[in-house]
Amino acid sequence: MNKIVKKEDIQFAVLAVDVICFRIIGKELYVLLGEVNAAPFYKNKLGLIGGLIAPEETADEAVARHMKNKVGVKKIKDVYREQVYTFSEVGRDPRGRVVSVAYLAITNKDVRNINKAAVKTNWHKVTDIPNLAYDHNEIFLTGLERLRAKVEYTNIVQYFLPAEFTLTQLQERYEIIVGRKVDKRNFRRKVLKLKMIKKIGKRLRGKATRPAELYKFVSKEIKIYEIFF
Amino acid sequence: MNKIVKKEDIQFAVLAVDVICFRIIGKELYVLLGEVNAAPFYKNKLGLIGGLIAPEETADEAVARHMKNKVGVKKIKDVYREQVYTFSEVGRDPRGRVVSVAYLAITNKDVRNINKAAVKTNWHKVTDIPNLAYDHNEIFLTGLERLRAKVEYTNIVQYFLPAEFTLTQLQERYEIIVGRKVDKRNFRRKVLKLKMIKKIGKRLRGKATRPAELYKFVSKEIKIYEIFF
DNA sequence: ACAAAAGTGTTCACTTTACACCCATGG
DNA sequence: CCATGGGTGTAAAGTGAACACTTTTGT
Repeated sequence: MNKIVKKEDIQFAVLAVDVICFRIIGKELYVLLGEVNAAPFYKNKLGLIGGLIAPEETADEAVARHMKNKVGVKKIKDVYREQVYTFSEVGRDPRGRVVSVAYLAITNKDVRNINKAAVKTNWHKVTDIPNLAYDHNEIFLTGLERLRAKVEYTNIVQYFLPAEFTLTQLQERYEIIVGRKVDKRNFRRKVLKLKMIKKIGKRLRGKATRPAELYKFVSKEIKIYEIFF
Repeated sequence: MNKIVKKEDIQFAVLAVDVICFRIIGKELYVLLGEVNAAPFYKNKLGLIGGLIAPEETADEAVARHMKNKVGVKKIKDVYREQVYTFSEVGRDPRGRVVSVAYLAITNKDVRNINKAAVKTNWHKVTDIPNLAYDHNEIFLTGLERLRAKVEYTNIVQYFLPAEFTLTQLQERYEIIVGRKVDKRNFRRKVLKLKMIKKIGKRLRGKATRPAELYKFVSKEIKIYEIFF
């Protein structure tokens, strides 16, 4: 009844992670892309940051490792990471069976290419993404969708901001991500009533304008808040 | 610079799927569990339904195949399925590295053990789950959490119901899943105003009571609805 | 006629939305 | 003193929550 199972019959796939890493620069949302070198299949193509999972690490650990090695992230704790979806289409990598666990990542630092990063990476506006290698356009969209959804009902937007920020900065980030303007007074009233953030009692001086109150997030953990608008 | 990479160095893991399959029987939510035979590690243990992913199939296809073969599901379209999370802890399976893609599934049929199913499976109340094999308690909880969340903001509850149902049946299912009673008038007003369901013009007769109007869901697709209560 | 479940409206409190002006500072 | 962005309140509409009685049927 039992067939003899050979190792190579069941260990046929390579495991990888792909990271959809977002950041806001100025007034726009950017995603981190890198050069893909997979000749002869992909030449001069861009793709998400990613890499293999090693035999003795979890997918989460693989994400942290590749963000350090390939992108040059120094403190991985500065980068928010969450698993999004696992892509297992048989032909998604032309070189062989690769199953990829996609992660959403967020940073407010320029993590590109510092610390002799091993791969050329750059920030690209999410409104202007070229054809990417593999199924990375699909993975990117899955990540963007998750980001937009979670900004509306959690405090995840905090990872786009420094620890201390003004209400205007917070609102700007929110608007950039969801892609729509909201009323200043209503926005402020809501985030304060939800106790998502609180005043720290310092103000941001230096501009030729009234100094803005600085705030911080009440919880560093991702929590449900029902922000909407 | 390039190390020689051997196949077995990167194809070290076995890929599997595990299915958290829910069903409502009477007034309670049940999950489908099966006997786990992985001596000497697990004996007389229960675990989620699952199995390996094959070299030429996606994770979704593996779920469909195992639900057919192991559980005896005839029409896989009757079973709602959605990917939940990928578990990649290094030691989660004592027999070796197994990475498992977990799926939430829902049915309103008794899919247990029909059609000479290959594995002994049974429905267990979610309030009374024993210690399961592997990390299946954690996977189960992840699935339950996803189910409860989605019942509150989508029309996913329809997969617990036949195509035609009464408002009382719908409300009962909703209450069982979220674990709390809601007001009958408010519930009815809301699902109707949301245009989630519509009257089909038939009534359910046969009981010594006023016959109930029958309804159907407007969309078979999972859609966002913001039900809450 | 009775038991059992179906069906139906209103009120009150709160939340959401829309909207415009004064304030504090640096140069 | 002026240009710039920061900060604030109110009214009207809509939504959420609480609550009890009448209707229709089968036996």
